[in-house]
Amino acid sequence: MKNINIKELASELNLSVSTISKALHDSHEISDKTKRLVMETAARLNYVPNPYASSLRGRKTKNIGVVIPEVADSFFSLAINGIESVAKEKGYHVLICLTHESFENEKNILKEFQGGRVDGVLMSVSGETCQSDHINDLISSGVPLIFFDRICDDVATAKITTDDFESGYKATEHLLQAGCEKIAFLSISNSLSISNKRLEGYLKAHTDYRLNVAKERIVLCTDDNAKNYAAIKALLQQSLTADGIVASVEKLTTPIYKACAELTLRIPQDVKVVCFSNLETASILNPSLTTITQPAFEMGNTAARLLFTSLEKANFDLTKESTVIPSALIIRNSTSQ
Amino acid sequence: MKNINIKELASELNLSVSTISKALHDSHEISDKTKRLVMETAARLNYVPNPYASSLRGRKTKNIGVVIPEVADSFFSLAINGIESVAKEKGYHVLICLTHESFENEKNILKEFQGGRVDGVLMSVSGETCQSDHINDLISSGVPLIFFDRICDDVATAKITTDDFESGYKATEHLLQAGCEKIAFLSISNSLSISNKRLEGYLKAHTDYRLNVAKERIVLCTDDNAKNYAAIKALLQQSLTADGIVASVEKLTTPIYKACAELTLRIPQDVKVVCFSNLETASILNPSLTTITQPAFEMGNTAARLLFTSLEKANFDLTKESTVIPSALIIRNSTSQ
DNA sequence: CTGAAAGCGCTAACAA
DNA sequence: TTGTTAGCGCTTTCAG
Repeated sequence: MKNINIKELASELNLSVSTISKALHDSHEISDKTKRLVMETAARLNYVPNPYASSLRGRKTKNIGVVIPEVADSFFSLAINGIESVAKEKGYHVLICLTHESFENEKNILKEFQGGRVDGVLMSVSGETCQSDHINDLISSGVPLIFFDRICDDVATAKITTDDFESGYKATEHLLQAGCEKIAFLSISNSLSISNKRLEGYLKAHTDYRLNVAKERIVLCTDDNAKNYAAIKALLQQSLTADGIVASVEKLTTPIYKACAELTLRIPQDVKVVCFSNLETASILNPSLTTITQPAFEMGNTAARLLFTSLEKANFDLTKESTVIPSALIIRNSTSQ
Repeated sequence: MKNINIKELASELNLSVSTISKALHDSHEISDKTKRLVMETAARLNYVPNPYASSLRGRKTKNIGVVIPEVADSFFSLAINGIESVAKEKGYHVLICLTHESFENEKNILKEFQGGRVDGVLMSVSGETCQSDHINDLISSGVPLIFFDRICDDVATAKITTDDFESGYKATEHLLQAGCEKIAFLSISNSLSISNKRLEGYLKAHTDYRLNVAKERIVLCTDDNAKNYAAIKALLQQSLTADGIVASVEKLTTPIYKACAELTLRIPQDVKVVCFSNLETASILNPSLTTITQPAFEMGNTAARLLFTSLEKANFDLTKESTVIPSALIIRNSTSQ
């Protein structure tokens, strides 16, 4: 059952190609009878139009690009669900591109997109990204791009974020109120908006509670989990130690728990832990984990919705459409009792 | 910085379009000098070819489709990593399509692919799929398709699986040896190959250990986590109860742990649990979870590699290329001590 | 070594 | 209401 094209369909029906095309698009200039005939025959012969042939004629590829650092992360996989749900509704497909936190990869991906592989892009920048020419280039080449979660401040487009500063503040305040005095902050990037804002919230909470922050307790983690594990162990062993940890990213959960087990530190008695995390298993960890849970699905969904309205309405101004959706602090046993 | 096309690039250099095209493809019939000139100008003017225009001329879209039930699952997100790593190496892009365990969705996606949106497909069938015409149609329309993990037996193509029967056997045997006598099996589909083979392993272990299986302890779970939770609770409460659980799919972990907590059943003293799971957090759960861990990355990677060789070599016979990669039983505290 | 021209599958202006 | 034709951006014969 070879796939048939519009020409073969036309000759099958002794109609012209353009009549077929119009009929398939339910054009008003085709009689109902012909439409029905065309539709039926198309179905019978299993005709499926080539989307890229139509895309050439100025129409759309019906593909959107999603550029993210990784998939094996609850936040991103839930965000993808949010994106996919609206893409499907709009008859679009989702091209997932992974940067693996590399700026180089990110640049290459966006460059490629300039050639017209996708109609629009949703993106969370890599941990290395601190420059935005590649993004501005893509946008000015006519491909709309919207950020979600991890943004670039100096790109003029819509940004769907969560309240990172407030969340960093809330997490830290929660630990302070639970009696911690030596709270560490685990960051994953010096350039990343989310990391910095969460850190600012952490710092502000300390200021408000008239507590000093020791620089040694602000630890930059990497993409390498073994190194992160070592860094966390070092943090918990060094002379200053720490009696509380705010981890700004989900994947640090396992190294933290393992480091504590290894050092026979009890959570929460010796160290209290709160993680930015969307892990479903947070509630069944040992002990259950206090989290800042981001509205991952909703963020992806909102970003995608916005992208489609900008694709549908010409001259829609994305600049004015940024949204902040709040995260929730969910208190569990890693910080209390 | 509007994106430039090959025509504009040609007129910029006072060369013909075909010369440009050949130069860009490093054709031997173009002088080195011209090639260099073209390359440089292309880079300077930020020329990026339109992949779909080339695809029209018989070449490839450089997109592959990945059809899976969901992304928010460690197995699938790790498998995507395995697929993406080879796609990237080959200059390909990955279109992720989610069936959400719906046969209807799956059919629509494959139908759409027949139009030429992708050059090849990697797929794990939905839990509802028990019929394979839609798959055979796609393949016979000329789009190669390879299964990974969840296969359809009656489709003649390569299948990258893990040793589901043996794993089901090993998991059950492990519980039997730990002293369980009333082991429940949580399935997710009656039609799914993996579910059935794991179940067969479970049954065979019982036969070999001369134990009867109570039908009530084989529970069909669904896509609905709330219902699963209720079903598991019912299972643990009913007169026959269960002193061991083999869960054939990762997402049942949380409902199992919660149901036990709710019923104040202790794991592993009252109920021992083993899950098919790639959760990174398995080791830090309360208690840590014994798992059958699948070679997710490797399965995706192998499937993708195979797809590309079939894309590269004409008449490559996928039928002869099925591979079974073994899973590992990782014993932790949910079944011992 | 370079260029002209046809055509991939489709859409859309323009004719009929 | 239907058909003819040009052309989207590119590759690829075939001529020069």
